[in-house]
Amino acid sequence: MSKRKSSDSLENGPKKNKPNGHWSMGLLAAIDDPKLFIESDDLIHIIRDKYPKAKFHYLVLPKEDITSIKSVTSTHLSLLKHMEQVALELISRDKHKESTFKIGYHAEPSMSRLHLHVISDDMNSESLKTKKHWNSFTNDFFLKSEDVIKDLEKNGKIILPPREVCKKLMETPLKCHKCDVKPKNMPELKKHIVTHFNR
DNA sequence: GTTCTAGAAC
DNA sequence: GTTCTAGAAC
Repeated sequence: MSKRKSSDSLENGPKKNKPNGHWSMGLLAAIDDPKLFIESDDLIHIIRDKYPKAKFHYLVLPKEDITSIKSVTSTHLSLLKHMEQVALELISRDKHKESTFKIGYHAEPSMSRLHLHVISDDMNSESLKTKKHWNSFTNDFFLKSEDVIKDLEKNGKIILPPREVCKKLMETPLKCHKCDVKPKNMPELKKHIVTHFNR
């Protein structure tokens, strides 16, 4: 009998794949949206995140049909390095001179097609609304690109936190990413973080 | 991933 | 009474 198929088919269930119109396919549509598209090269696309969680929030996606970080293997190492280089070049541009950035992957992404988040660390955006939004960029749910690449080089695969750990990370009480303040809810957090970039 | 909204929290 | 969070969405 045949072995189990790829992790992709496990994620999507044994019976059906996600239809193209499903929300989890939204990034593929975003590439074709002139409002979001920025540029491409031979291997990747750069787009704006449709719901930016900071002043600047971009996504770098491979043209190759890689569903998510869960299906990345050593064979993709040079591609991941390229994606990181593209991200570094992007943040070096003049319009980003005043910002610092984080570059990385979500441990448990919701949207299909592997995507590298390139996000300024102000975290000041109307689209940032929930605890899950906050935690997904400010704790270990956010896997830094350099760490993912190191992992792949050292271990031959990416060590992803188990589902239960991801769940815990999402439920982590709110904490400022720049100091020890622990706001009691999202509105307070959003009021607090702006104090870090007033000068 | 977002939207909507019931009911918890205040 | 209003604000806020969290779970359903066929």
